[in-house]
Amino acid sequence: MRKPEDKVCNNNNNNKVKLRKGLWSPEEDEKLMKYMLSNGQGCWTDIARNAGLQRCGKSCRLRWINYLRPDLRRGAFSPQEEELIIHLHSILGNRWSQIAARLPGRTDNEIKNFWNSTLKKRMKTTTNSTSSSLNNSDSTPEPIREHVAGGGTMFSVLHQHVDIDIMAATSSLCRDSSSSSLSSTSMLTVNRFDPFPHHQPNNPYDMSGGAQFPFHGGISEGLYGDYGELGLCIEDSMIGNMRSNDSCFNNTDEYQSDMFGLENNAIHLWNGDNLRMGEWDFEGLMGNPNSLDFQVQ
DNA sequence: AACACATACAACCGCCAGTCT
DNA sequence: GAGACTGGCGGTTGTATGTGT
Repeated sequence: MRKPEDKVCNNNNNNKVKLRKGLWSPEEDEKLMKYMLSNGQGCWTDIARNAGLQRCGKSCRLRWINYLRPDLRRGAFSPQEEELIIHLHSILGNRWSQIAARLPGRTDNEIKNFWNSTLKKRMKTTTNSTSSSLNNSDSTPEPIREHVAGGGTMFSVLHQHVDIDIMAATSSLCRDSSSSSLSSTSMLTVNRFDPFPHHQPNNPYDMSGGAQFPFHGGISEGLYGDYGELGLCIEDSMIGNMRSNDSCFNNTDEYQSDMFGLENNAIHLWNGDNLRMGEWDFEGLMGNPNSLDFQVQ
């Protein structure tokens, strides 16, 4: 925090005005709050002047967004929020405003502070404790495989780390979803190599019966819909030559996300629009984890 | 009680992109 | 097209507060 300080600036009428800096007083807060509630948002320079504040517009904007806004949720972050922040940060990096947009009532500044002061240290501690046991310096993790029974057949579900292309895909979707004309119709296509010939009706990961997936909510609203997970599903008997594979799909409500990205080394699908899976070049993926070809239609 | 250190977080700074003149 | 202005963003600073010695 900074001590209040005055700075001489010109206002629009070329009059010298002392602009205050530093901590906001309760009186200043009240002035800004009253003005905003009765007049709404507009040009911040005008707001600062019309509200009778000796502050620059930028300072008023920050104070309103980070502190005075009525829809702000004050107080400590819940464990769910913490989890979501970590998850979103793994996808979006330091794009605090985008992370904040998915946490209703929270500001980018708040999340940034929370990350830098708390989560960063916690993650560091966790990483240190696990890295010693893993002893793995490779930045690209090995695919994680789990076994699932379905339709009387055992399947291996493969989760592969593909963060670079996920980021590209995510940013495409971000751009797309910010465009109101496209947000309701955009589709994600994942290229897939599909030699897996038979449909397994009881396999929760099997998507050969239909690749369409309805989503609820949308990122612009900051709502959290259902959860989709995309991995590779491989029949155990086919693992030997590593050529046979199928894309798999798991739709569960045990986890909530409106994002598309990584969690536990699996690909998570954006919940905002219908999603369609096309083809997935598995060999390419295995050879080069960064080669997944995502495109928004 | 006094001090040192750590933490939380409000606020500023500088940069960038978009818009206006 | 150039420059000024504005809003938005991420990085950083600096102080109030908490905690340990």
